[in-house]
Amino acid sequence: MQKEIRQPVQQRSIETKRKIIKAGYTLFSKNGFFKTNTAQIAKEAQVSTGIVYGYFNDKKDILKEVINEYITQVYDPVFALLDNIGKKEDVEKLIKDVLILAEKLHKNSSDIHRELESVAQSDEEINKTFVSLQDQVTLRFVEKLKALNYKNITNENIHLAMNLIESYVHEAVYDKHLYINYDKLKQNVIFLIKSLFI
Amino acid sequence: MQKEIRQPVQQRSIETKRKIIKAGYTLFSKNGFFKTNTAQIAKEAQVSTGIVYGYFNDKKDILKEVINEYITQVYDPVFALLDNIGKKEDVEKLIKDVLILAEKLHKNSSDIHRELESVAQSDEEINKTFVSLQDQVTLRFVEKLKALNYKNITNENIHLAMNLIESYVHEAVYDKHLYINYDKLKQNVIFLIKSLFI
Amino acid sequence: MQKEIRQPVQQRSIETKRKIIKAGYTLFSKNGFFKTNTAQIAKEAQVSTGIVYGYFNDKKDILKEVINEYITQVYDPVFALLDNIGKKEDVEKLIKDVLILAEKLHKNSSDIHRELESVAQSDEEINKTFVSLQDQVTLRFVEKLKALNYKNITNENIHLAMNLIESYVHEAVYDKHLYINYDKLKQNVIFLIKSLFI
Amino acid sequence: MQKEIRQPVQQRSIETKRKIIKAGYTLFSKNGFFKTNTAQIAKEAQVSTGIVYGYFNDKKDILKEVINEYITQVYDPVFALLDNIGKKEDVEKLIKDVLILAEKLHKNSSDIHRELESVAQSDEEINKTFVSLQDQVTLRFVEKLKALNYKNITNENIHLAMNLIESYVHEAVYDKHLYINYDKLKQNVIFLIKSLFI
DNA sequence: CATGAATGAGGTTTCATTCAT
DNA sequence: GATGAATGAAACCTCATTCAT
Repeated sequence: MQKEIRQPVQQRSIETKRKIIKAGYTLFSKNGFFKTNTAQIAKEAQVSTGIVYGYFNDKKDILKEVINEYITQVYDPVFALLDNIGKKEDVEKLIKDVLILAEKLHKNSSDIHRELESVAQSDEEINKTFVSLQDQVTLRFVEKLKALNYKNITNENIHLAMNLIESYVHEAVYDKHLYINYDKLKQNVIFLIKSLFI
Repeated sequence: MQKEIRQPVQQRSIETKRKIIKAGYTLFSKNGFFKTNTAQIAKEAQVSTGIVYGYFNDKKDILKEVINEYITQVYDPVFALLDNIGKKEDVEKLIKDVLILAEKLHKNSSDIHRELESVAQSDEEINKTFVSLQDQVTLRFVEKLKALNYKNITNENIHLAMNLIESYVHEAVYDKHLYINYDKLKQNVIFLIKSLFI
Repeated sequence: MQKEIRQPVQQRSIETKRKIIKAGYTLFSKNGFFKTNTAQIAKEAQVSTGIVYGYFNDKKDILKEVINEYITQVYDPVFALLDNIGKKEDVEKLIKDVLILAEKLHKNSSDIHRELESVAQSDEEINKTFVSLQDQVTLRFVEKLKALNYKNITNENIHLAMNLIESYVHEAVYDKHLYINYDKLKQNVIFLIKSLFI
Repeated sequence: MQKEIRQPVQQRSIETKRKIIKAGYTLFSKNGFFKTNTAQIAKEAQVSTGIVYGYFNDKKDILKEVINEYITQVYDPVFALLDNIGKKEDVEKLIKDVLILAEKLHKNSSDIHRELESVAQSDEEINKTFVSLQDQVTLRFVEKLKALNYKNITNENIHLAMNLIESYVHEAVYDKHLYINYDKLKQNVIFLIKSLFI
């Protein structure tokens, strides 16, 4: 007998559910999925432990919603940017726009990305969600840019361009390597991406 | 009172310790650190649960040794390659050599890399180990290639080149994205890296 | 990250905690601290093993509360008696009152006293609690009896008087030595204590 | 099938056994029986863990021998003193002799006494050994002093006298209570014991 | 709906004892 | 005899989930 999961319709219910997701988001980011327990989530969300199971089937279910939240925050703006590429513009301009957006998104979503990727490794379902999202972004970029008659638009090139952007953004946000000059890195990334498409 | 950790003296003992590390390596790779328990490790290593704690303080301690193992398997060959770059050779030849090695290493170490990176996120100590290793590789490449008078050798360029290689190898090994042609990807990576250094 | 210890708010909760302490009291008394495990405590308290750790950090923490319980049962009546010594009364009467109380307390608290003393030996913290309590009793007796103008009230005399009472009570309760006549012993103890204060 | 326990006949064997007993004595005194494990005993004795079971059936067996050791060190001198009370001497002289001996013995055997008493509580067999020893001392004192025509020699009086001596010695050795003046305490103990026998 | 107390399976860890060398 | 590695039962403890209120 499948347990009845509340589909929140009242305003208060919706907010409770959101508080839990937010708490999950925060704690999974900070401490990781496996090092976070439901009691901590409930406390962070300022609700009782019991009610968590009124809104979610299990802990993994919270994770899924956190992922949705993440997707909303990260991928939606990407797709929005994609949709707004109205006409063929200067390649460099486009690259810079993407870089600015990517950097902004990374700063906000900070640690959650890697944590989610990490959980994905041991969870086929979550892994598929992520791969599929990346696929979509790549392929939609390909489609869009081809439609706008950019040159050399291949799956492989777009894939590499995105990885390069990821390389820069990652460094810019985590600041792991002291010997990297981020402006230089950025210039080089732009240079390389331009090399791909010119 | 710190518990006594066996310093293996007998041959049998050394082998047991290796068996445990190997089992940890296998299971952490396959199922992830948090989904692996010590009983499973003991079983995989075909030893009793008790003896695991004769050689390791706790599960995380096994992880540390698994990391050492990983480092030996992955970074030692990289440093060896570095040392063997005898005189300035053709850039393309060098890139290809590195790609071949990287691909080979990735195939062997399969999933462990991502799992380790993932654990690293929630563990400062392990994270530092990894960042430090990456630093070493980057900086030693810089040093060596500068000494051999290659052009445009900067920290940023080497960092990007390594990320590009990682991009390719990752796809080649995990084969996540069906729409990627790996030969094409490889050619493009080589092209980009050459662009950096010519 | 210190684990959250339940601060009982519901009535049921308070009772559960009391049941666990009571179970600890019973089992520590009967079998000793080290021969009692948490599963036994949970079973005796008719609760699950898990909930024990909802109220206590660990087994030693239960012991501490058992000690508090013991103190309440044993020392509170002693302090009450002390407070009720209204005016200078006959020495012999006072001694007999104390003896009666001590005997009653010992019968109730049965084996726990020695077990607690025994654990105290290998645990500095618990040891300090006990020594401090004994100190308080001794010094408050000294203070009170001096105020009432009893003769020869010194720390040493009160200390010895208490030990003599302990000697008698201990025999009376444990009945270890078959060749001891408890009435005679009692008379001799009263005689000795009187010798001290006359 | 009862395991064969080595009856050491060679000198080296005897010494090994003694080393283990000594190690047990030391560690049981310091940390208690339950907080001492066999590995620690072996290490302290500078022998292998395996050989311990060549000389002892189990851990409790070591404890028994430690008790024997304790008895040898503590009770033998007491019985020797008893045997040496040649003719009726001054009561005060005798009390002082006993006090000096008791104090000396307590200083040497320090913590082991209480630890053994503590273990005795949860172990019937060991408890019996101890009670029996105390009985012997008490009754042999009674017998001897009666034979020498001391006055008022009853089981109860000797029992109390011994407890008083214990009271003093305990304080003198452990120095728990800062407000006790040990010389005064000693004088009072002597006074009380004399009161018993005059 | 909400609370937080309770459950119990399952994880981590210890250690008396045995065994291969 | 001696070593120290190995065993495995049993202890301690955690936490996702359920339940009484």
